[in-house]
Amino acid sequence: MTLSPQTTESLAERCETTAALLKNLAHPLRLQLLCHLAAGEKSVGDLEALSGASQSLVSQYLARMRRENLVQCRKDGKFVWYSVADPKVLQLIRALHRIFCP
Amino acid sequence: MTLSPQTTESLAERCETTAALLKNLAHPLRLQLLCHLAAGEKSVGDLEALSGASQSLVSQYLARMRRENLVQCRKDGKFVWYSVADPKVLQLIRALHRIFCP
DNA sequence: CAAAAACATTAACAAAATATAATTTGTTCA
DNA sequence: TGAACAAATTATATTTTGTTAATGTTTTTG
Repeated sequence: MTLSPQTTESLAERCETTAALLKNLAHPLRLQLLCHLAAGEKSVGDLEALSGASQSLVSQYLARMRRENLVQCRKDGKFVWYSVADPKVLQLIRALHRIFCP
Repeated sequence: MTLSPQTTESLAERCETTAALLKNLAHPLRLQLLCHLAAGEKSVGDLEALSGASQSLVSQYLARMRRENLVQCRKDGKFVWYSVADPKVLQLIRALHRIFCP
C-alpha cells in the first residue's frame, strides 16, 4: 500500500496562491463589486449604479475576476448577470464583513 | 439631546480602508511574514530564515507594515522583535487560515 | 578600538496596475 | 432596418509596485 498523494503544499506555496486571490480584493472598487455580488446576482448596470464607477471600469474588473474564477456570469438577453463563483471568496467576503464592518 | 455622531461610513469608504489594508496581505512574502508573526513574535533574522527571502526585502516589507500599523516592533540589544499590532489583522490571518489551509 | 552581526535605508530601474477614452459587439424594439 | 441600450474590448498615458544592489546605523564582542 502506497501513501495517498498528500497535498503537502508548503506555506510559501499557499501564500503564493492566496496572495494572488487577495490581489483581487485589494482594490476599493473590486472589493465593493464583490461585496455587492456577495449579496446576490447583479447586472453590470446594477453594479455601475451601485458603485458609481464607469461602465468601462466595472466591465474590465468583472472580466478580470471572471478570468481568475472569482465570479461567473450568465447572459439573459441584453443583460449579463454576475455572481460570486468561488465559495471560498464568499466565505472570505463574509469574514471581512464580520471583522471590518461592525 | 443630540444624536451621537454616528460613524455611518459608506460601503465605498469601508471598502477604501479595507482594500488599503488588504494590499499588505496581497503579496506572497508579506502574507508569509504575517502568517509567521501570527504564530508569535519573531526577529528579522528569524523571518529571513523562515521565508528564505533577503534581509533587505524582509526589512523593507516589515517597515512598510509598521508604517501602516499592521505590525509593531520592540528592540532588544542587537535584535528587533516583530509582532502583529492590529487585532483585526490577527483575526483576518486566522480567517484566511480556516478558509485556505484545510 | 575594530570587526562582526543585525537591521534599516536609499536609489534605481523594470514590471505591473490603474484610469480614461474611444471603439466594438450584441440585443431589443419601434 | 436602424436607433437605443447593455456590455465588452482595445489602446494608452500615468502611476504604483517589486526587486536588487549598495550603503548606513547600532550594538555587541574579541
